[in-house]
Amino acid sequence: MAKLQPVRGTHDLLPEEARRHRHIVETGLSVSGRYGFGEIETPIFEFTEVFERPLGEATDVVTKEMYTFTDRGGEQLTLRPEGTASVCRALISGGLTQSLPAKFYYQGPMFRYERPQKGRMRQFHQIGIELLGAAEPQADIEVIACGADILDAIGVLDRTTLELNTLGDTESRRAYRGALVEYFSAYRDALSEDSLRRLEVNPLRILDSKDEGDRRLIKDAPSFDDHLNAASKDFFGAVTQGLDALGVRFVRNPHLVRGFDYYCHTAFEFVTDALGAQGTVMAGGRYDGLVETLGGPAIPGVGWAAGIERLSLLAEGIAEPVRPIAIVPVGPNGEAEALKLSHRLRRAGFTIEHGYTGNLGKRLKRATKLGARAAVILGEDELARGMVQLRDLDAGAQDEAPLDRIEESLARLR
RNA sequence: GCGGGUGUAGCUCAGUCGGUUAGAGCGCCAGAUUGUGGCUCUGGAGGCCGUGGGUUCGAUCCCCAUCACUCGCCCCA
Repeated sequence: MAKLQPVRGTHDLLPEEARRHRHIVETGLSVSGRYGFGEIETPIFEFTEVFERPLGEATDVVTKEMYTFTDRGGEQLTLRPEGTASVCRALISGGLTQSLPAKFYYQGPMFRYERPQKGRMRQFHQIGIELLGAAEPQADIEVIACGADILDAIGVLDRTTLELNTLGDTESRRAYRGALVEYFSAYRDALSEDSLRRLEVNPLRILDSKDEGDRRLIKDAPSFDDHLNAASKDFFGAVTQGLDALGVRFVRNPHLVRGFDYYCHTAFEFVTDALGAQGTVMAGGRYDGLVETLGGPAIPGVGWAAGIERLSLLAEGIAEPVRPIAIVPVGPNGEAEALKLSHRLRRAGFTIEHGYTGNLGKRLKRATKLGARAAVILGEDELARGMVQLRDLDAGAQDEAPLDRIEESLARLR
C-alpha cells in the first residue's frame, strides 16, 4: 500500500473520474465552439523563457513552483505551469499573427510544484480559451460569457459567483501602484510579514490580504477608481454594461488582483465557497502586453483558464455511463453464437457487455451490477428455432425474439 | 515555503488504560439456486494496524523521523 503510490500531488484518473473529466473537457469544447473558438494543443513543455518573462520574474510560480530541467541536449525546459504563454508562443511560431483575431480552446495537464491540498495538485488539468487580436471590450464580454455558459452547461454556474475588477491600462496601474506603495510604506510597522514582502513584489496583492491588521489599513488605502484614466474607465464601463446586457451576473471586487504580471484591464474569477481555500474555479482577464513580451508583435489578448479537478469536485452527478446490453450464452452452442452476436451488435452501435465465465445466474448478476438495461439470453433450445430470450432487466419481463432481427427488439428498449 | 490534524481490510470506521488468534458494516468470492439478476440466508478470502528507527520482557497503541493525505496561511485553476 505505502510502497506503490503515485508521485506526491499527482493522481490517477480512474474510469469514473476520467469520465467526469472528459465530460467537462467535451462540454468546454462544444460550448466554446459555438463562440468560434477552435481547439489548439501545445506541447506540455517549453523553453523556460516562455514562462519566465510573461508570468513575471518575481511571481511564486516562476520562482519556486516550476518543474524545470535540463534535457540531454542542454536545453532549459519547463513543464507548463499554465496555458496562456504557450498558446501565445504558438501564435507567433505558427505565423497565425496574420489572421487575427484568433480564438483558441485548449485543455490538458499543467504542473506546479506546490504543497498539495484538496483542489490543488502538482499535476492538474485545465481547460481554457484565449482570444487574441481584439482590443475591444466586446472581446472581454464574449470571453466571460463563454466561460459562464460552460459553467452553466456543467451545472456549476449557480454555485459560483463572478467577481470582476479592472487593473486599468499600464499608465493607470503604474499610477495606482505608486500611490499604494507610498501609502503602505508609511505603515511598514503595522503591515504583516507577508504584506511587507508584497510591498516589494506586487503591492496590489496587499489589497487581498486576509490579515486583520492589514485589513484595517486597506480600508483607508487609495482607491483604484481614483487612479484610472479615462480610457481605462471607459473600457471597464463597456465591459460591465455588456455583461449586464447579456444577463451575466457579477459582483465588483475592487481587491481582485490576478497573479501573473501580464494582466491588465479586465480581471475576473468565478469563485465558490464549497472548496475551502481553493475557491477559484475559473479565472482570467486581459493581457495586452503578453505576445509582445514573448518577442512577437503587439497583439492584445483576453482569456481564462479553469481547473478541471475543481470543476469536477463542484459538479455532481455528471456523465452517467451508457447502459450496456448483456449477452448471456447458455451451453456450448450458445457460447459460439454469443461471440458472433456481441460482435454484430457492437458494430451496429450497441454497447455490449459480454461476460466471460459463469452460469446464467452469475452472468445476470454481473449484468445487473454493471447497470445493463437488458440481457439477450442464448439458450440451446431457442437457438435451435432461431430464437433468443430478451430480458428487460428493469421490468423483469422476458420475451422470445428472433435472433436475426434482435436489433429491432433492442432498439425498442432504449 | 510556514503552522495544525489524520494514517487499522478494496471502501467507511471501531478497538487495544502497551499483552499473545485485530473487529464491524458495505463491497468481493462461493453455496442455497448445474437455464434466470435485483431480496434473503450460509460460508469464505482479504491486514508486515503507512514506512523506518527508538523505549520496553513485549509496540498497531508511547517517543522520534519519514512518507502520504487533509485543514489553514502563502499562492493559485
